[in-house]
Amino acid sequence: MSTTVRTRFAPSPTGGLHLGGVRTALFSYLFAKKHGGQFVLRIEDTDQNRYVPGAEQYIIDCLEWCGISPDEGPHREGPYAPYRQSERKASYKDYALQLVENGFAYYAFDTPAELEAMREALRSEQNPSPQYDHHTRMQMRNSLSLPAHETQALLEAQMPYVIRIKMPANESIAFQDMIRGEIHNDSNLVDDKVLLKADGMPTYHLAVVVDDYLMKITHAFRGEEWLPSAPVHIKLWEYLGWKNEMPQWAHLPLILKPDGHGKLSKRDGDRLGFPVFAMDWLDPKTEEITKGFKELGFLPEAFINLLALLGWHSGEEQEVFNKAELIQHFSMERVHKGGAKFDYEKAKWFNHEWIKKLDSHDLCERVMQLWQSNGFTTAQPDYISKVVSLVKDRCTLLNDFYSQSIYLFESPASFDLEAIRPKWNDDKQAFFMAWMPILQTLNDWTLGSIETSFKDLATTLNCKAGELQLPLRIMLVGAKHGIGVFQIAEMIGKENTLQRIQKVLAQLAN
RNA sequence: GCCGCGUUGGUCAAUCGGUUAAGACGCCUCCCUUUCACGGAGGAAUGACGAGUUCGACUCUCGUACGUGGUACCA
Repeated sequence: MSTTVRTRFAPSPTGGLHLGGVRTALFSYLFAKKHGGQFVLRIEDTDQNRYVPGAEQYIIDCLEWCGISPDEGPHREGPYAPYRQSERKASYKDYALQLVENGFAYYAFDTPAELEAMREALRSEQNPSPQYDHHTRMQMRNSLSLPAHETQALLEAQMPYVIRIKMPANESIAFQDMIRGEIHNDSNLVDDKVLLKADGMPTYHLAVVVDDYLMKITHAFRGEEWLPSAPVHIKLWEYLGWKNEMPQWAHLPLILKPDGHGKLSKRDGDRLGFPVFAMDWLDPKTEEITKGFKELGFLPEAFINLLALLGWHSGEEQEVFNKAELIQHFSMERVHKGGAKFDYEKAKWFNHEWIKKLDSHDLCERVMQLWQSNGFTTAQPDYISKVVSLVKDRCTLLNDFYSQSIYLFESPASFDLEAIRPKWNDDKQAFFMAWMPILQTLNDWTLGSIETSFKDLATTLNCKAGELQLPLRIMLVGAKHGIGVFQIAEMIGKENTLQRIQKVLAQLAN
C-alpha cells in the first residue's frame, strides 16, 4: 500500500480562478510538496449550463504562472486520466447504481414542479427551505415510496429520474478536519442530496468522492463553504465501501471582502479597485475582462507569498518567503480557522518587498519582457539593467518601472514650470547659462564631477546650490520626482542634459 | 428559521493558564534627503459580552451577541 501524499485541486471552470481558489490550490501544492507527494488537478466541468469555454486552460495557465503547476491533470499525462469530470461520466452512474442496489440510494422521479410544490406546501416561517429528507421522502415519488413493480415500470418507460442518497436517521456523523478537529453533524438535518442528475451527470458530491477514491487522493483541501456537505461525502465513502481509504479533510477559511462582509467575489475587485483573479480573464460569453494580478504588475513570487500569509502564519517574524521556504515552513497546524479579509495595501507591500529582493538580473529580464510586450523597447539591455537597479526602490508594481524611469530614456513631454517660476530669478538664469559651457567641456561625465562642477559654480556665483537643484530636476525629469539629479545627468549623457536645460530655459523666458 | 464554522488593534496576526498581549501592513510624528521614494527612530490603536473552572484566563467550559457559510437536478 502506498503512503504517498496526493492532494487535489478540483475547480469548476465556470468563471475562472479567484483568490480563494488559488489559495486552495497553493495550500494543496505546499502540503503535497512538503511531504514529497503529488498535486493533482481535477476539473469539475459537468455543469453544462455554466460551463465557460477556455476556463480550463485559464486555470492551468494561472497555476503555471504561480509556479504551482499540478503533477497530474488534463494538461499532461497521468496514471489516473482522464482528469475531466465530463470525460469520466460513464463510471459515475455505475457507482450510483451500486448504491441503489445496496439500499444506500434510491431513484426519485419527482419533476421540478413537484419538488417546488412540496417545498411550497411545507414552507413556513420556521422552515423557509424544506428539504427532501427522511421526513418528506415517503411522500414523494421515488423507489422508496413506490411499490417495486411501479418503480420498475417507470424505469422501463424511460421516465426521467435522479438518484438520491438515503441519509440515515438518528445518526451522529463525525469526522476529523485537519484544521478544525472533530466536527459533528446530526444526520436528521442532512438532506437526501442528488447524486446523479436526470441528464446522467453526477453532482459534485458523487463525482468528488468517486474521483478522490479512484485517483487515490490522500488529503482533500477545499473551501470552508463545503463544510455543510461534508457529512454527505463521509456517508458516501462509507456506503461505497471505501471508508478506510477516505482522505483527510482540510476545510480552508474563507477570504473575505476587505470592507463589508461576505466572501470575496469577482465584483468586489471591480468595485474596490484591485484584482481578485491571478491573471486577466476574458469571459467569452460576456466579453468582459477581469483584471489579474499578473497584468497589474505583480510578481508570481509575491502573489503566492501574500496568498500563503492569508490564513496561514509561520509563527516566526519572517513574512517574505519564496516557494521553497513556504514548502519548508508550511504546516496545517498553523492554518487559521477564521476567515481573513483581503488587504490590497499589504498585497502591494509584498510585491514591493519582492521587487527589492529579486536578483537584479532576473528583475531586469522581467521588466524588459513587460516593456517588450507593451511595445516599449528603446535602450540597450545593460542600460536598462542599470536603470532598473537605480529605480527599483520606488517601484511597487512591475508597471511602475515605466513611469519611474521614462525620463531616463526620453525627454519629458512637459515640464512642471509652475514648480520653478515662483522662485525663479535672474541669478538662477545666469547660473544655468554659466553652467552649460562648463558641462560642455567636462571631460569626465560622471555623477561626481557633474555634481562638483555644479556646486563649485554655485559657490563662485554666490548661489545656494540647494535652491538650484529643484529647477535642475524639473529640467531633467519634468516633475518633482525621481532619483538623484546628478545621477540622472550621468545616465542620460551630456547632450541630453544640455538639451533639456536649454529647453526649459527657453520656456521660462517666454 | 434551522444547521455548521468562526471571533486578539482599521487589516494580517503571535501567544498554546502566569508576558509591560510580539511582529507586519496602513496611519501619525521626527530624522535622513533642498524632489519622490528607500531607509532609520518613535507614536496612537487589540483580547465581543456575561457567567463559571482556577491561586491566576486572551488562553479551558457554558451561555449570549455578532460575523460567516450552507440549507438546489450549482459548485
